[in-house]
Amino acid sequence: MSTIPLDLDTLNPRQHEAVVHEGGPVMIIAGAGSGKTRVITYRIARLIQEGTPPWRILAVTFTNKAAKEMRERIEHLVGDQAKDIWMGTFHSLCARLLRMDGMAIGLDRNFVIYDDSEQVSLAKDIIKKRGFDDKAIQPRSVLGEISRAKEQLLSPEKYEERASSFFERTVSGIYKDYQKRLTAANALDFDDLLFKAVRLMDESQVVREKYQDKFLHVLVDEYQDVNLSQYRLADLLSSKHRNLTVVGDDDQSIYGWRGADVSLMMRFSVDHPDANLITLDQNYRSTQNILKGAHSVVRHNRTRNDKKLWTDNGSGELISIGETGTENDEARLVVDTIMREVRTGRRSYGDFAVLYRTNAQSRAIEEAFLGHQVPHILVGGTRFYDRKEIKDMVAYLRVIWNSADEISLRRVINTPARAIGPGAITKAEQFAESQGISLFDAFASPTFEQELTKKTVQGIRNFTKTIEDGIELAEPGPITPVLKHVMQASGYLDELRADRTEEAQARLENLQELVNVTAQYDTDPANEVNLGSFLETVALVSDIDTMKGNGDGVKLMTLHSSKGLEFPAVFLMGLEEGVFPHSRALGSDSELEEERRLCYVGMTRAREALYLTYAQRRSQYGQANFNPRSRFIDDLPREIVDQMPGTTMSAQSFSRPSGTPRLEPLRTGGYAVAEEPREKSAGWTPPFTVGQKVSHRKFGIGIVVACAPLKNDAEVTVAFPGATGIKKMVQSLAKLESV
DNA sequence: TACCAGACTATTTTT
DNA sequence: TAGTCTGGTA
Repeated sequence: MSTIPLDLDTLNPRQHEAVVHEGGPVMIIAGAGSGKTRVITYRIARLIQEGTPPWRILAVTFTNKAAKEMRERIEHLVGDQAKDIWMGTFHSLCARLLRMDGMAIGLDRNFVIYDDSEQVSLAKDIIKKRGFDDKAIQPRSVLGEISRAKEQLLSPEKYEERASSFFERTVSGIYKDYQKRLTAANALDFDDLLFKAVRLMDESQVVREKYQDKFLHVLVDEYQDVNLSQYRLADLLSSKHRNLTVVGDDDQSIYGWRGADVSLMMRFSVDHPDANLITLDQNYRSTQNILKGAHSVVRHNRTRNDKKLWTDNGSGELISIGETGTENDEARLVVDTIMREVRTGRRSYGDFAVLYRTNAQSRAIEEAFLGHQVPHILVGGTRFYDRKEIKDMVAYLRVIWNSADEISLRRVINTPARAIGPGAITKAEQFAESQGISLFDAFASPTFEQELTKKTVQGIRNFTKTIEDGIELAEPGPITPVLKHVMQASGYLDELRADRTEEAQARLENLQELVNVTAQYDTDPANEVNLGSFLETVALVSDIDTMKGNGDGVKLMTLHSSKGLEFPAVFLMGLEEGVFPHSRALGSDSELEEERRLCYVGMTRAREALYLTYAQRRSQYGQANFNPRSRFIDDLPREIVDQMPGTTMSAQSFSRPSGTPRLEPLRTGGYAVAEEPREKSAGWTPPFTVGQKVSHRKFGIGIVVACAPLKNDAEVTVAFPGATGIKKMVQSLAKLESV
């Protein structure tokens, strides 16, 4: 067994302490770039070298990619043993636990995991069946509420007890049906994985003790982003040996919208009064200027433990700021800058990352990259597994694996068209209901066929035969033969081939790519080769997981996806009020604080160079908007910023919320009047400034999110508190008044 | 039943 | 702006 000694001498004293900490609960507050990953890998490697069996160590990471990389690093240190460490995301860990021991709470081990869109179609169906209008009661918001309930470990019954408002009572009913339907389909949604795993530990003493005994050490990374169910699970699993190591940074908590709760970090010390606290505040990644800039943004947060990273690194380059006319100019500025740096040999494409707040922003920048033939890697956007043809094939595989999976069955029963319309499906539903059988069995039943037309019967027979043959083919394990069978026998391939459009061509290529994926999966010794495991892997991949190694291309991704990564040079785009910070956050202090942390995360990704760009004018939802530049830019001390060559910077933005500090002329000055102020070029003056408080006679007091020109008038978007939410209104009619 | 066109509407971040 | 949905028609 190859084991190399750890060079513990190269660690700073705090890191050293964190690595060698013997036992008992520890919380490591690890600032950005403080060598956190190194500490965790060393700690685990050391545990193994000191004799802890790897399979008795559990390490939870935020993404599958992080888990994979960490395992590889540990493998470098301790060799093959690293393969036996339990390592993965909370979700994949829970799937594994439930697959192995879910029977104890009545779970079938063949369960499938429903993703976002499957949840939506299920919720929609329930809302309709309950007689609601799916426009008045929106599936997404209902699902959001159900998700929050599950994160808080509230069962439908418990939720019902607490439900008071009309909305909550409505959700309560839907939540009940939703769970019923999931159970009938032998399916779990993302939140169920956690919810059920906690229930499994709570309810089955045997299982609980099995895992509590097993895990001598439990480590949780990105602890600032755990929700209550994850907190509980980590506690449950570590409660016997009490060797729980949690690592996080409250300044980097950016998943509050997903139920993550930073205050759980505080609770850790309450629940574990004997816990050690180790703070890593030396940054090894960034220049002083970058750290100074990032700190000047995040320090405005009220709910924050004041702390400051320091570094031995030099001050480095100034932070570059670029203002452009439109979002397309902004994209071109980014591309030009990158090309210049590459041409002069200072950097290669792979050194750059371009980060933005929302995926929608990626379009302009991607077009610019394509236009200039700059190699780039887009992370996220429409995921491979979200493409229609891929989802269709995966749905076929799911039905083969688990014929109770009704949502997948509905998806493919008539794809490609085989004369099984809504009429036939309703009949099958009724038949299934009356016979107490599953929808698939209803279709497969000869009795049922009598009521249908010849054509439909033929279609159903073809379909059920395809599935049944698939079940047989799936028996030995490998996925590829099953997939190929389905593509062929379903008529899916034939249909696409007959279609000579470019789109069909692209779909065919994607399907070929899927075959490549399964072929690779089948031959990878790390995998358990059966349909169930494959489907689970597919359900739990994230955008960042699919990012190809360190290929030489500019990485394009959202700020959220960039968490945990670092790059020599980073661009943050769209630094405009309403874009970043996002308009949805403008009305809420806590959400604004999260935006600040997000900015902090983005800025601290950069090692050497940081560029912040914004556009004076941006089309959003097909309309030109004039957003003032982001308050985050104005937070930066002026001695650490510089203006990008070839850009102008208005001395003050188009409209600043009153009282907000302004960026003053830089260095030699002279740029302030270099270009016509944009209100002139637009020929229009907005009635309000973004961020200003206004009152409406019906909705009360709100905050202006955006102003857009309308002939002789203005369209004002205002965020009102509570259920009213965001409203767009015409000024002459709404008669908003500033307050 | 299938397809098309036009209307409509909703715009964050993701395991 | 673009994606989704609905309703009408072939």
